[in-house]
Amino acid sequence: MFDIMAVTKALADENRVRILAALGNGELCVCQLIELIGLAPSTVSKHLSILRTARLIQGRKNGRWMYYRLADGQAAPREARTALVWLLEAVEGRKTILDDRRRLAKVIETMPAETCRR
Amino acid sequence: MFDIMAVTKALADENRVRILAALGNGELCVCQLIELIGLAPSTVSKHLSILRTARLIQGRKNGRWMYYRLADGQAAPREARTALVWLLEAVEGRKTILDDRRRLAKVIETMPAETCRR
DNA sequence: CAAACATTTCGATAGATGGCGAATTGTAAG
DNA sequence: CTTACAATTCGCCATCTATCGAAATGTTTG
Repeated sequence: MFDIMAVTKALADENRVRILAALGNGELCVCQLIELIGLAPSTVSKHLSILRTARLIQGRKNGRWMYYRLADGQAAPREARTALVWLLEAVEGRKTILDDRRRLAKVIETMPAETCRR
Repeated sequence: MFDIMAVTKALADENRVRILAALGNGELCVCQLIELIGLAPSTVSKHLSILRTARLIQGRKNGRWMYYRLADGQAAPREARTALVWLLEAVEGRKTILDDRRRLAKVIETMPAETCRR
């Protein structure tokens, strides 16, 4: 029971949903997510920690940068993966998500993964 | 966006998940849910109100009794119905839910819908 | 119409949660 | 090895939420 409540609680915050939707377009660096979401780094980090505990995302460290993506088959239990499928379909086309997608394109443009790496 | 967050927030409480799982077995009277969940009537009523606002359940009044069931095709938006499908599959087999199912059988036995109606 | 009863609404309260800034950690570059 | 910097952890505060009991609502029955 506990694991499923971790998933539902993780989905119960709009900023976390925005993060998941953004990661639906591919892996992102924490600094890019901070820029996109517009909250303090510590807050975004906390959200990522909650999403990771729920096994909805997974992280990969490269130097001093941390990259997150949606948890794939290996890393996520079935319920987490199906929850992601549901969520991404449910939010598709919503204003907030469309706005984020547009803004994310700009963010990636001004601070691409290569910038982080340099 | 708002409607989807109403759904995810509604699912982010264990007692509401228990209620939904119980309703997965069919329509129930509020008094039966109160007995099953073991919280104060006012609290259960509040939970039901939240679930209804999220369009996950629908109610039907009969005399002074109120019967709730999972929202069907007409009453629920697509995202709510798919969320229910996800949830019911995800919680299937969990200890809390199995315990509830067993206890629900007893509750229905001692206070069947007919008792309410009499 | 009065009493009984199922349910909901209201008001209060304790605990959970989201947010921030400061301090910490770990890595890369000077 | 010291500085710079990305990210996380920590401590604090404001707000939200789950819960209860009391009061209100609506319906049935005497």
